[in-house]
Amino acid sequence: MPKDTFFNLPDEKKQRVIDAAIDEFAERSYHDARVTAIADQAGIAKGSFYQYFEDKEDLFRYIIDMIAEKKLAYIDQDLLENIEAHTFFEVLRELYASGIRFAQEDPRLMAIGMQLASNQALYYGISIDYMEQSYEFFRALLEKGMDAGELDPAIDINIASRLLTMVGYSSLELIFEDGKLDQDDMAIVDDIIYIMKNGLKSKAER
Amino acid sequence: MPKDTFFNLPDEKKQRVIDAAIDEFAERSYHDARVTAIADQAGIAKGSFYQYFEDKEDLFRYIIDMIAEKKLAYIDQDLLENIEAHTFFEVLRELYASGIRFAQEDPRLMAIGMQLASNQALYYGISIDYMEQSYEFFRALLEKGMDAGELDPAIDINIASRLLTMVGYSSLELIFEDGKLDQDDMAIVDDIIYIMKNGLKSKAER
Amino acid sequence: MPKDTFFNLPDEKKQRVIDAAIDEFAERSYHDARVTAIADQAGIAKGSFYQYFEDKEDLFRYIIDMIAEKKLAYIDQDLLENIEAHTFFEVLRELYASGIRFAQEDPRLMAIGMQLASNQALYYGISIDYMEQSYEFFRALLEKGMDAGELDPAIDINIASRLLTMVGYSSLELIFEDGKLDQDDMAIVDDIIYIMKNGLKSKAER
Amino acid sequence: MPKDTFFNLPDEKKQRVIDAAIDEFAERSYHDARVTAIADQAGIAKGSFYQYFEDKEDLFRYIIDMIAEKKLAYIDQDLLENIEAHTFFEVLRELYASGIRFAQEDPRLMAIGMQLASNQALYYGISIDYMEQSYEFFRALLEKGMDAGELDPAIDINIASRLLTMVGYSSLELIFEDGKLDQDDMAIVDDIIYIMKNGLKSKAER
DNA sequence: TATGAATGAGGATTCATTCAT
DNA sequence: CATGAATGAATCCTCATTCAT
Repeated sequence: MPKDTFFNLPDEKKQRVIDAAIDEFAERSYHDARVTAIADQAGIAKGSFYQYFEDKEDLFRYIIDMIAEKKLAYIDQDLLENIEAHTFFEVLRELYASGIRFAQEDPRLMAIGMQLASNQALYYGISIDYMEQSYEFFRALLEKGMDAGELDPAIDINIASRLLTMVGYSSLELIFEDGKLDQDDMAIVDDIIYIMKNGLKSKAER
Repeated sequence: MPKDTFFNLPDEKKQRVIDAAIDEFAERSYHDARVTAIADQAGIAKGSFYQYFEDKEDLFRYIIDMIAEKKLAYIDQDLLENIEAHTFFEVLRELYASGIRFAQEDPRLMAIGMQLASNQALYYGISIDYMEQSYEFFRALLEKGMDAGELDPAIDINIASRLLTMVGYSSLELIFEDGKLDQDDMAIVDDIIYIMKNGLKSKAER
Repeated sequence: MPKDTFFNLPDEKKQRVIDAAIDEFAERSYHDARVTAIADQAGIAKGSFYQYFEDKEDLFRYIIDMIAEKKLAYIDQDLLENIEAHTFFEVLRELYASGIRFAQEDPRLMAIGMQLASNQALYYGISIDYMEQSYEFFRALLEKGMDAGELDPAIDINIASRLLTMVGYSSLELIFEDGKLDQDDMAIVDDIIYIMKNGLKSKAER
Repeated sequence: MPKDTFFNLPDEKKQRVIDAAIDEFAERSYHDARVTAIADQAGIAKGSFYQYFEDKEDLFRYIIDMIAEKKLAYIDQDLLENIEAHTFFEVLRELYASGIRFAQEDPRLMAIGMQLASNQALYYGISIDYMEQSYEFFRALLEKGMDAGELDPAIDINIASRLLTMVGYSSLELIFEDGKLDQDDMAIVDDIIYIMKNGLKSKAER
């Protein structure tokens, strides 16, 4: 947790520090990121850094938290609040879509998230928490969908919740990889949703 | 490419170096991995390391190549050779299953592979190649499945090939995360395959 | 260019660093000189070195510049300012003499300069600049001497300017070689000047 | 002194080693030159190197000796043998000219010689010897010239002999610096001789 | 005699963190 | 609180030389 000194900072300065940190962590892995570079870019003294944060990890966790929070905010809040008014697949589409909007708005944040998502070994405990949250969310969603008769009851909800989490991340990677195309991104989501929805099997075989 | 001196080493010693490298790279990120630790654990002089490898990256690439090769070897070769004799989903199941067998055999290798899978920024060019190979493989498989009438022609093959690659990785992560359970791993794969196969939609809605 | 941290250092400490560097560079070639030895002798931490200088080369260039500047300072400034009031040979004598005074004052500086003078291959760009400056100076001096009718018009000024530069260096080497004799040094200069004088002066004046 | 094993080598192999050494020493300073590079380029095993030479310095001294010998050979032998049949300045011109022919034939050798000439500090003892030889030669020449009445008796022979040595080197540097022009090189020598001639010759002859 | 693997001392550089002002 | 100099552990890599085969 950042120290009070950090939270007492004028907003503008606080923002400078956050921005610098995001830039650095987006470009280099956690271990490779340099406190010096962050302090420099933020225009603060290296010593001040340690007046604001316990150490590098402290800042890193804070940034991760921020990202998680920001990502949540990208989800259509109306839909979230009236979640029962929507079908499972409507919600799923919005979740994936929000991920994409988020990534497009600030690709740096996604780059950091991506790093986390994979380097579990490295960030044990940090990333796990967020994953877990996502699982929970999907689990609840799946249960609701199942209760509503929208989903195949034979599906293992534990597995499916994890799969949906991963597929969500994968969509982001797909879009990121395709360069920075913004035009067809939602089309990609829809293609993925289509597959997840209808399965791969040909209609004839169903 | 490791130097000839490395390949000329007695197998036992060569193996010690490889093992030490795998241990180190599995535990720490590429940047964080220490040549010294590898040399020490392998029981060779630091100087010898550089007689065997150009530099740290040289060794890393070699290990990555080794992993890729080893992973391929885990796929049922009979099935690969008589690929036309099997349905799309049979092949898909074997592919995912082989990934799991591989990961179970030596989780360290998977940890390294995982690292690669995500740190695209860092390993541009290394990881991309392997991804691309996987895409190509799945693309061909999907085309064949489509021609055979097994798959929904409405599916976008480009997207699906990437999705299947990602889902394959995800399965591994799922299993890895669940600890080292070996008992139910194939059950997880089957659950995933089931979802991918039939989709999430309830039969009633089809 | 050394960093500000260096220039902000207390004079005493700054001097310790400079002295240590001069000692090391005078004793060993640039490549052979050790940052560690310099830091140790200066009584600073190895890390501090890099807070003061970009790298070893940065310090080296700084020292070279310092030497060049110091060498200039040894030339009689009155003479330089009223250069027209003196004959070509008076100026030449002062130039050579100043070189000698400089070398006597701190033979380490000369040793470093010498190194530069020859290892053109290594220090391309560093040394060339200083040579060029010297050429220019002598060229101007020769032109003035020629206009004044002091010099033989048959002399090739380009060649002569270079020759005088080299002979200047040679004088230094002569003196250096003779051990550290200070008594007869000016006599040596005069002997050399005597030879160069007859060689350069106009027939009319012979 | 190289070991007998070296001298017993087939000429072709011996030559390969010498060539490789010359290449390396011409390109890098003594300390920076790498035994490995020499062995590699010569196509011999690194271990063999130490079967031929005591150590790096042993080879270096040998190469230096070779260069000195070769340089001597470039001087017109007829002229050397009938030295009394020529004037001082004829001999001087030939000496400088031979230096240039030598440098043009194999600039690598000159590069190495140059290195020696200046880094006296570094190569104390090695270079001094050769210098001394040159002084002796010039001293004898000057004495003869003086006896013959060709030279100004007021000249200090010690100084002049050193000056002539240095000027000889300087000529080479001048030519080397001017790029690799071969056309006008002798013109440069003549320009220099012209200056030195007037400087040295007896008043009677002016 | 030839070989080339093995060695390890040594060197430059980076960076998180501390601390005195 | 802010500052930024000081520190030193840690890391990669080079290379002359030795030595067993």
